[in-house]
Amino acid sequence: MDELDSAIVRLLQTDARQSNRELARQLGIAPSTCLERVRALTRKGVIRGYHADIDPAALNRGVQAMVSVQVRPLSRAVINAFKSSAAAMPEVMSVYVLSGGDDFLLHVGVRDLDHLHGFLLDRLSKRKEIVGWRTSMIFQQVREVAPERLPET
Amino acid sequence: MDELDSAIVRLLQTDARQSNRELARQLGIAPSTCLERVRALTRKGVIRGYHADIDPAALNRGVQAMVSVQVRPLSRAVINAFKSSAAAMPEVMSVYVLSGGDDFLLHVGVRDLDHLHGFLLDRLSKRKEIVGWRTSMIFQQVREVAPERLPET
DNA sequence: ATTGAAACGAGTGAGTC
DNA sequence: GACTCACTCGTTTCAAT
Repeated sequence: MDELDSAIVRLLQTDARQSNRELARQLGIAPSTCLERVRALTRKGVIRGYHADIDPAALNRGVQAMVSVQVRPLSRAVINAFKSSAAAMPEVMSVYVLSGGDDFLLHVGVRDLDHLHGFLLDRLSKRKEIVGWRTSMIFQQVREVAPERLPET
Repeated sequence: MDELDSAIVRLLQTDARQSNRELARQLGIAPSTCLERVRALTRKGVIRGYHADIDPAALNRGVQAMVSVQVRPLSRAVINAFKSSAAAMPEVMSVYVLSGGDDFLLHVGVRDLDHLHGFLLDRLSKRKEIVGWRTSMIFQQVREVAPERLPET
C-alpha cells in the first residue's frame, strides 16, 4: 500500500464504474499499469468488491431504525444463533455484534412505521433469548462515501 | 420499478463492475435495452452511485466502535452543528441522527484501541454540548450486500 | 514494476419494428 | 419500449525495458 495504491482505492471508492483509462489518466500512469495495480489490490483482498448504491426508498426501505438488543445467556451458541437468524430477516440490513451495554445492534429498513411495528412484534418478540431491546428511529444519515486511509502513527 | 428494474438493481448491488453486456445476458435482454434501463434508473435517482468496498484494515480502521451520544439543548442549531463537526472527524465513518434515547450514533473506525481512546478524549470530551456518551466495540458485522426490495404490502 | 502497441471485447446511437 | 447492426472506444495481453 504505497501512495499510488491509496489514490486508486480513494478514486474507486468515489466512483467504482469509471473506466480503467480514466483512472490511469487521473493518476498519470499507463492504463496497463493501473489495471495491474487494481488486480493486485483485489488479489490481496484490499478491494473486496464493487456495489451500486441504491436509494433506500426505491427498495421500500424509506423508514430506518437502529434496534439494540440484549440476549441471555451470553454464550457463543446463543450469540451465533441470534446473529444468523437476525441476518436472515429481510428487514435487517446489517447486524453488528457488540460488546458493552448491548449485545447486538440491528440496522433495519422497512416501508413504513406499520412495518417497523410488525418487525418488532413478529420477529423480535417471539425470540426467547432476547431479554430486552430499544428502538431508535434514524432521521438522517451522513455517510463518508470514501473514508480516507488513516495515518500509521 | 418493474421486475426488470428490480433485477438490474439487485445485480448491480452484487457486482457494480460487470459489463453492460454481461448484465443484459443474465437478464435475457439486448445490451442497448439494458443500458437504457440503467440510465433511466440513474436519472430517477434510484441508482445513486457505485462504490468499491475496501477492507477496513487496509484503511487503518481495523478497530471499530459505535458511540451513542446525547447533546443538550436539543435544538435544531445544536443538532446541525454537532452533525457537521462529527461528520468532519476523520475517524467517523457514519453519523446517524436518531430519535429515542440517544440523539446521535457515530460509527467510528480507527487503527487500534489507543486511537479509539484518543478519539473519545480529544474529539468528544472537548465539546460542551455533549452531556453523555456510551461506546460499544464492534466485534463482527454481517452486512447484507444486496438488500432486496421489500414487497409493497 | 512499468510501458506501448496490437488484438479483442464492450459501449453507444441510428434506424427499424 | 425493445432489437439489430455498425462504429467507436476501452480493456487486456504480451514482449521489451
